[in-house]
Amino acid sequence: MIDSKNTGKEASVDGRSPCPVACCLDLLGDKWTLLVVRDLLLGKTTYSEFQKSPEGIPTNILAERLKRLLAAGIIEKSQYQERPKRYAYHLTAKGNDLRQVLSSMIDWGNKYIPGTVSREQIEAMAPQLK
Amino acid sequence: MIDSKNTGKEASVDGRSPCPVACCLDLLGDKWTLLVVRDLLLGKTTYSEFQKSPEGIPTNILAERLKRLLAAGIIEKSQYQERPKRYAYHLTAKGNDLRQVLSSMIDWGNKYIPGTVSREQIEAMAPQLK
DNA sequence: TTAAGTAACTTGCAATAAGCAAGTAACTAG
DNA sequence: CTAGTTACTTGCTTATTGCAAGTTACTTAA
Repeated sequence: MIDSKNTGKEASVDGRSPCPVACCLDLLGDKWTLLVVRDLLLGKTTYSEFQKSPEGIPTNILAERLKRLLAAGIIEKSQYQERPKRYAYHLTAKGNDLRQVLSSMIDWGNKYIPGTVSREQIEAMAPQLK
Repeated sequence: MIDSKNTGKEASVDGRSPCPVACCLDLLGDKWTLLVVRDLLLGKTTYSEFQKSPEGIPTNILAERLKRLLAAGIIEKSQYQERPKRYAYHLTAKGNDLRQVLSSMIDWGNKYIPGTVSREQIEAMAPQLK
């Protein structure tokens, strides 16, 4: 594992308030971060795979979000190949537990936004989600 | 009910992709929107109550978010008093169903961000959350 | 051996959004 | 008639996004 910058300092309330929702949003409250987590849950692991997602995340935003997720201990980065150097990102246990947040968003989206891809279709494509 | 601007047009996929998560984030993916939903779930109903929350939402942002939530059919606005005119905001069924999203954020926050106020404490303050 | 291609980024800059302070309208209470 | 409250709006500065282009380090095909 590289780039982990583990200083021994745990994440804790340092944001706007001690509310767990506010703290979540300080970390994840934007249009892109949870889409990267979604891609990781779907089994994607590399920078270029994240870039290929249909939403089209800008490359500088992707790089910055990966750094933030790394710093927050939600993902880890590993080199899986020397010459040429290639990197894989994976969710930590902390990141994996965001599954429930994403899951409830899928249910809400399916229920209230017509035309969204259904949980069943998603799970058919990515059985590891279940 | 006022200000509903119900044009008969339903919310549907019009954003970045047909992914329910991406659609959720198009609507709710920022640092403030879900905090307003949280306050509504906690029983707050007026503009000034939202403003008094510890995170300190800027007044122009609050006004804009309320308009967005209204337009999305997540909340509704009603006048509960004539002279002086006073308004109350409430969650619709669509808004109420965001409860599960918030709930999973509470659990994740409690588990991974030390110092956040616990679900038990929150439920003790606001029993209607359960 | 060289030109084109891929992966994983970084840099520069214009456009959009956030954050802050102040102002406004319509009242009420003293 | 002065101060206070509620529910906002307006103006302006600063921060964040989004887009395009550039970079480094390699590989593969001609």
